[in-house]
Amino acid sequence: MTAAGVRVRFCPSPTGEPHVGLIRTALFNWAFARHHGGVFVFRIEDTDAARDTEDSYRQLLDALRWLGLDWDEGPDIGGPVGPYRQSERRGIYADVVRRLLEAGEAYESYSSGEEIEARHRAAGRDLKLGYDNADRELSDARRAAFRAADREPVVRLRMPAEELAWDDLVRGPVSFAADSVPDFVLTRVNGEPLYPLVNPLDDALMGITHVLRGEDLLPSTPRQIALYAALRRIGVDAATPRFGHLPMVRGEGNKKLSKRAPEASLSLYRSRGFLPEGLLNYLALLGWAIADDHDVFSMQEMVAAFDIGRVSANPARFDLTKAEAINGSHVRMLPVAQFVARLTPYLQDAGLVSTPPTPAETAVVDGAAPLVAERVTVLAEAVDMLRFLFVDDADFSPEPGSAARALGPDSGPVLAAATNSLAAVRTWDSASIEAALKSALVDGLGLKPRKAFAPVRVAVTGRTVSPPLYESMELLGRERSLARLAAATA
RNA sequence: GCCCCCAUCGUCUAGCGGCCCAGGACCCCGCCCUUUCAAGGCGGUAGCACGGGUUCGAAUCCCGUUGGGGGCACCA
Repeated sequence: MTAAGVRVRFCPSPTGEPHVGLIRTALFNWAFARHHGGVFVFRIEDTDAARDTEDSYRQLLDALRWLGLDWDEGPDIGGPVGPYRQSERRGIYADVVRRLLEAGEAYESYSSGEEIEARHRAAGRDLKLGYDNADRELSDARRAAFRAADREPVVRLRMPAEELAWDDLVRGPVSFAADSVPDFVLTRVNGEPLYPLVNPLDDALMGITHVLRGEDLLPSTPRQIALYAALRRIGVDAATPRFGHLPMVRGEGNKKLSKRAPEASLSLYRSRGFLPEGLLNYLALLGWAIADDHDVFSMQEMVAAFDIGRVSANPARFDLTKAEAINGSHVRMLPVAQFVARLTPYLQDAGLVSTPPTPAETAVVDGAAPLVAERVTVLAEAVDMLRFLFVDDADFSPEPGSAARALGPDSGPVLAAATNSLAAVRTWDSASIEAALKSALVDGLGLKPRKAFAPVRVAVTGRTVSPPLYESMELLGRERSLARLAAATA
């Protein structure tokens, strides 16, 4: 394929929340464009006024910006072949439909769904067969009769009686037998254009060279190929793009990850504190591998290596655990200052840190950040881990689960001994705290370290997994550490 | 029902005829490091759906079976 002149697009409809399947598609298109030095077009397919919302549109822009998937032409920045919202392109569609009709490539169809079904029933055919092309050769008289009876037609494309085939970028040769696809609807009775018309038409008008989309759209490809041919015949410059159908992203139970599934929602991952590069890295793994010996990489590396021909054709199951593991690797690759910058908004959302942070808060965050960065997979986890440093002692209480495990009856003597030794510490720093605790608990009580430190950890930090204990207590301060030990002993 | 797609460890994948009695990652299990939880390091368990071909040779090519998935709207 030619490196120059690559134009791909991401064209969601603004309905509902952005979901991970959609993002995976955006990512592959973006990576393909960037790899080839091509153009990434962002188009909004808002032809269904009943379902499209402005809110969803904003979320789409916001999602792509957050992820860093930048586009070269789009609804907000314009471009040479705009507008980029289909709701603003009505005139273009009307004109093309008129020409298709005049050329006989498309025709008016008056059959209602009930009538089509009735014909199938009468002929003993399967009811799910779809449209039977019955209105293809309506006489002028019949048409006039329908008009007279106040019937309005939809417009259908006349499908060619030939096999429709293409060489799929990810699947190789794919073909649909002649006559296996019925004439399909281009515009509604009220004249509104439909997806089967506007999606390929805009791809043609916008000079799209490669269409990378989900496998669920594979059955609509023969219709689009037929439409391209018809467009060319009526004089529209419509080079058929190459198609590549990306494997489905499945959810639990192997079904297509639907927009409605909660685990599909992008906002879920964002609020859990996934890093954009971590989420994107994981999503890239759903159908693509950068190498045979590692799978953590940056977007720069992905762009350099991406090859659509090496995308797998099998459906992939979204695995949250692995997504988190990959994200954790990216968290650990972050310089501390970056980690603090990414984490701070989450601490603010949780109400733990002011906006902007006070000097005291900044000091605590800076001190604690390197400690938690190496033990979390998502930022929300870091927030939970750091919470004990910011909540008032009066509002503090250990997590129930952790308390049950570590603050049982036999923890009393341990906490008491810890309290006594700590009270005597001269300078409150981690080294002194460590020395005091070890001498009191390990040497004094003869406890195994894991036994000895668990109750103290939970009493002070509220959790069994926390930043390193001594440093945590240093950050917390003597008074507050002691207060929590006392509260846990009582 | 019809059309189409897919088929390597539990999951995501590498493999595009000999380098593979199949490599990596997640998960799980050990060990090491740490007189703390994690993280990290090292090691381990686990897979080519089945049946026919083609070939000197098949995870890799072909056919079939089985299984899974997607689509069949005046949604996109």
